[in-house]
Amino acid sequence: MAPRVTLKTVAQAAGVSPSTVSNAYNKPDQLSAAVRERILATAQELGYAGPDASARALRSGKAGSVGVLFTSQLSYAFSDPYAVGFLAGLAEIAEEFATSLLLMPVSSTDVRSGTNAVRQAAIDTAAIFCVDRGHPALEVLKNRGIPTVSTQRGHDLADGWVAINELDAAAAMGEHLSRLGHRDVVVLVDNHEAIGGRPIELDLDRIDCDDCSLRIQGLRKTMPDAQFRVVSGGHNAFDSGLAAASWVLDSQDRPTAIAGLSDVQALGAIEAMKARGLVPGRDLTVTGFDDIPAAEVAGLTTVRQPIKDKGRAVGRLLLDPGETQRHITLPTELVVRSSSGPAPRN
Amino acid sequence: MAPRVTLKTVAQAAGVSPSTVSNAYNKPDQLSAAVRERILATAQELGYAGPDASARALRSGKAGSVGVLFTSQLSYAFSDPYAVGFLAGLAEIAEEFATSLLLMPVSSTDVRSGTNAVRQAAIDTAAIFCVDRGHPALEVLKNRGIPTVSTQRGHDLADGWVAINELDAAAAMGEHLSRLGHRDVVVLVDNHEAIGGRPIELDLDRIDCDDCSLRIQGLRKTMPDAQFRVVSGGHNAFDSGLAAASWVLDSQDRPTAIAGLSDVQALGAIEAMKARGLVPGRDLTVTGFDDIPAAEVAGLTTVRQPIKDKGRAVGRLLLDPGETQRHITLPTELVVRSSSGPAPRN
DNA sequence: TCGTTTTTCTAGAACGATTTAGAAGATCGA
DNA sequence: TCGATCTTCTAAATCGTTCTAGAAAAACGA
Repeated sequence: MAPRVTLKTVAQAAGVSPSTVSNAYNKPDQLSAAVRERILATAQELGYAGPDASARALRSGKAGSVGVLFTSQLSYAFSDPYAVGFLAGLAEIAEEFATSLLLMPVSSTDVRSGTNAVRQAAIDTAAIFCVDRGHPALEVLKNRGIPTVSTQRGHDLADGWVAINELDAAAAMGEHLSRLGHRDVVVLVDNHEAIGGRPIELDLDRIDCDDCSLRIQGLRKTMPDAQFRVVSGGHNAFDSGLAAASWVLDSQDRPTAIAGLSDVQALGAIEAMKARGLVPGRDLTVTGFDDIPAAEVAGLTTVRQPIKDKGRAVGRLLLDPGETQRHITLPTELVVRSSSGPAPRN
Repeated sequence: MAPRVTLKTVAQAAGVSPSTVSNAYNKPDQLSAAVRERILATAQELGYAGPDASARALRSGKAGSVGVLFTSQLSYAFSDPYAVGFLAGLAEIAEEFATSLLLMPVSSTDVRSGTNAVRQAAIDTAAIFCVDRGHPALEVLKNRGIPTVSTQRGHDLADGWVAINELDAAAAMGEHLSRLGHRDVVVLVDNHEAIGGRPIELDLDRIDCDDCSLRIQGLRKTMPDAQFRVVSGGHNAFDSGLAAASWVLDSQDRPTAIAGLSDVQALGAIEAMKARGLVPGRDLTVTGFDDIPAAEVAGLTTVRQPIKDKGRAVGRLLLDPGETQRHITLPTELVVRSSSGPAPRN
C-alpha cells in the first residue's frame, strides 16, 4: 500500500521544511507568495488534502467542534421545530467561527452509552440543550474541563446559560387564562414514563423535567384558584399531544383549557379537538409554548420565545472570546390567537 | 496553572506504565483485574476523565465520528421530517458503533465555507444526504480518502449508495394520476433561485436537483399525454409549498393536480387550498412524496419510502465492516388517500 | 524438573501535525 | 559601510495517545 501523503512528504517534494508547509496552510503571511504557491501546487500534485484534522487537534489543543447534548432520541429531538430553530441559530454562529457541530444524544433512560460518547468526543465546548440537572454526562464534561453553556438557568455544572424566565413567561399565560375565566386546566407535558404507552396523569409536584415544573409553577402563580391536572402522552411531539388530548377529551371530566407546555403538543391537542368536531377557542381553550411557525397557521395562543436567538447566544458564549456575559435572559411575549377564548359557564 | 492530567500522570501515580493505563481503558482483558481497578481508582482521584479524544484519534487513525453532509441551511434541512427520519435512522446505527454524528452543512450557494469545514473535519466516513453531483466538497472527501455513502444512486464520487428507484416511484404516482384522468399537472419542487422571493416557474428540462428531475421524468413516463409545469416557492418546506400553491391557485390557469415532490410541500399546498375553501381530492388533487407521519393525518396521497431504513442502511454501509453490499435499493409504495380524486370534466 | 505456553506488564517508537526559538539573508537608515 | 530590523525559512521539541515487540513472571504439561 502506498504510504500516506503527509506534511512531511509534501515538504520533501517541495524542497522545504515541514514547518513551512504548515505555514503555507495556516499562516500565509509568514512566507513568500512564490514558495506558498509552489507548496500548494506540489500538494495538489501529490493529492494532499491539507493538514490532518486529528493531528492538528492534538497539537493545537483545538478540536474545532462544539458538542450538542440533548436528551431524548434524535428522532424526537428534531420533530420539534423549536429544537431545530435552536440548532439553526447555533449553526449560524458555529459557521462563523469555522466550527462544526457534533450531535450527542444523551438519553435519560440509557445513561451509559450517551455518557461514554461524551467522554470520547473530540470537542472544545458543549451546548447543553434541555438536559436535566444531575445527568452524569454533565459531570464528565466538567471533569474534562470542557466549557459548557446550557439552555436552562442555574444549571450548576454549566459555565453559563441562555434562557428565558420560564416562571414569568408561564405566569403571563396563566394570567391570560385566568382573565378568560378558566379554573380547570390540564397541562400537557413530555415524560419518559409515558413513552410508548397510554397517556398517564402525573403527580403535580413530582415533574422530573426542570423547565416543565417551572412553567407549571408559573401558571399556578397567576391562577391560584384553578385546579390543575398534568397529563403526558410521551415524548415532546405532535403525536403525544394528540394522544394525551384525545384521552382527556374522551374522559368524563373535561377541563375548560388545555395548556401544552410546547407548541407541538398543543398542535396535537388541536388536532384531537378537530377530530371530535370541537372548535379551539370556542368549545375549549388550547394554548402552547414557543411560538413555532406552525402555531401562527393554526391560530394557537402561545408564548413566544426567540429560539433562534437562543441558539445564536449560546453559540457566542461558547465560541466568541470577546463575549464577557455568562448569563443571558431572553425576552418572551404572550401571543394571543384564536385558540383561546372565555371559559364556558356551566 | 496546574499541568494537565494525562495518561502518563496517572501511570506514574499508579506505579505502572502508560501502556497499562491505556489498556485499562481499552483492553480490560489485557491486565489483571486488581491492577485495572487500582488504575481506575487513581484516575478518578486525579480527576482524569479518560484518554484524550484527539490523541486517540491521531494514534489509532479513527476519529469516531461520521460526517453528515447536506445542502441547504440547517434550519431548512430539518424542517422536513423526512430529513429528520433519515438522521434518526443513521443515529441509531451510529450509536450502535459508538460513533457520533458531525453535522456539516455545505451550502450550494456559498460553496467555500462548507468545503473548508469538510476539509478540516475529524471524520472517518461521510454520509452524503441530498448533495448534488459535482459539489466540490465531494472532491475533498475523495482526496482525503474518506469513504462515503450517498442517498442518491450513481453518485460517481461516492463509494456506495442507498436509494429508492426514483423513476419507478414517480412513475407509479403518474399512473395513479393518469387513471384519475389528470392531464394538467403542476409539479412543486425546491429550488434555490426562488428562495426569499416570489414563486417562479422553471423550465421543465433544466431542473438542477438530481432527484427532482428523475421524479419528473417518472411522472412523464406514465403520463405521456399530460401537460407539465414546474413551480418552486423556495426551499423544500411547508411555507414554500404554501406559497407556490397559492400562486398557482390564484393564477388564471389552474391545473387539475398539484404534485409535490415532497410531502412538506404538498402539505403546504393543501393548506393553500383550505385557505381558499377548496377540498383536496374533490376540487383539486394534491399528491406528495415520502409519506411522513403528517401525511397520514392530512389524508395525503403519496409515495412511501422507508426513510428511517435509509438512514440505517447508510449507517451500516459506513460503519459495519461486515456489510459487503455497496448499493442498496429500497422499496417504495404508492399510498392512496383522500387528497387525490378524479379530474373534474370540463 | 525443565521446556513450553500463557498471562501480565513495559519500553520505545510511532501517529501527523504545530510551535518556539532562532539562523540566514535581505533591506534599511544614517 | 555598518549595525539594526524585517522577512523568510528551519530544526527540534512537543501534543497525549496507541501499538509492536518483547521481557518477566506465572502456570502448565509431561
